[in-house]
Amino acid sequence: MEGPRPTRLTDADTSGAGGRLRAAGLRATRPRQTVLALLDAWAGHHAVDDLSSTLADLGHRLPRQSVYNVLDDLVRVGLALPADTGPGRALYERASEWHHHFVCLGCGTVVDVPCAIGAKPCLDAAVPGAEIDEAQVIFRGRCADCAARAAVEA
Amino acid sequence: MEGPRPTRLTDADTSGAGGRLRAAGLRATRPRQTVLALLDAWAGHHAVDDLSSTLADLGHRLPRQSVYNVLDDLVRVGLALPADTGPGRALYERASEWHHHFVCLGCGTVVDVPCAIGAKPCLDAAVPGAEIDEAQVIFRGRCADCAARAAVEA
DNA sequence: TCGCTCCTTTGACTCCGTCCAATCAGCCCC
DNA sequence: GGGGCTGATTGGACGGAGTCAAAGGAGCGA
Repeated sequence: MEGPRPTRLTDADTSGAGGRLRAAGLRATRPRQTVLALLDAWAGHHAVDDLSSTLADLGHRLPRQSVYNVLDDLVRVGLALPADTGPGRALYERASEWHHHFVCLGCGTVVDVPCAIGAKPCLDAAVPGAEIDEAQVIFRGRCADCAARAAVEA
Repeated sequence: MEGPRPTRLTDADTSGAGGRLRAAGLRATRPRQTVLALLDAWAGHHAVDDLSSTLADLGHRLPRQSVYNVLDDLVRVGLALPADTGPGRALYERASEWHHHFVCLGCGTVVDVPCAIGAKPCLDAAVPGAEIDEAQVIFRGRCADCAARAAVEA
């Protein structure tokens, strides 16, 4: 699920991102373009520091604070999604169809789980008077690799 | 949902907790007894620092680190539950039937949502080869109060 | 009651996220 | 094509949450 770390971001990547930013009502600044291009090129779920250090390795140095700002904006306009995996560092991924996450308790891997409905809220809750915006499901357990390893050790 | 903060913990409270600790296979130490008694007496979802400061106010001063240790043990043996409400500070609650949580985006209130199944895992995920231990649902939206306030302001 | 073992406590440390203020740049309008 | 406004970026500093390690203390079986 974790895509390969991209080795470069081309001008075409970032300029393409610029159009999507303007279409979403955001100014097409360089930090936003590079972060959005990186999310597009790098499948999976990434922490802020991972994004920041990867951008630095690719020659697009960006302060941590800027990555936070950009991600907040991208999430606000729907171009990125916070990947809810419970307490701990926040993870982000590129926007796609509404889905859930499986977290491996052994190795920490995060895997997308398709949502049967595909739109939120996909479940309903009996909370009188409340407006439910979304229902996020976090599955926990052992991934295939960790389950196999546990079976061998047992 | 947030219960009233208890004003005292009696010896009966803590000694009763002692029996449950031993039954669960844990030594009945004073920190564990007081934390467990507090969770019993204080309904709702509480952060580590809230528990620590409340214990201090009740005359049972306990270092933050000890609260962490105790809660880890209580969760391990099933006497307490981590209340999953997404990134941020971890919340704990006393053990009860398996359920989910509704988080108000306006005021941050956390409300228990009964699970239709009542046991985990209550949902299944299509993750090939993986063993699913639990499926935790986090509902987000606006509670009745915040929804009413938003309607008035609109 | 003794002594082993596990638990508690203390202090420091790391990491994540936020706040603030000054500087910079995108983009609208002329 | 250029000027200026407005919003974005940047850097430093701060606070909170959680973790680590080691020494002292308490529970509980013998």
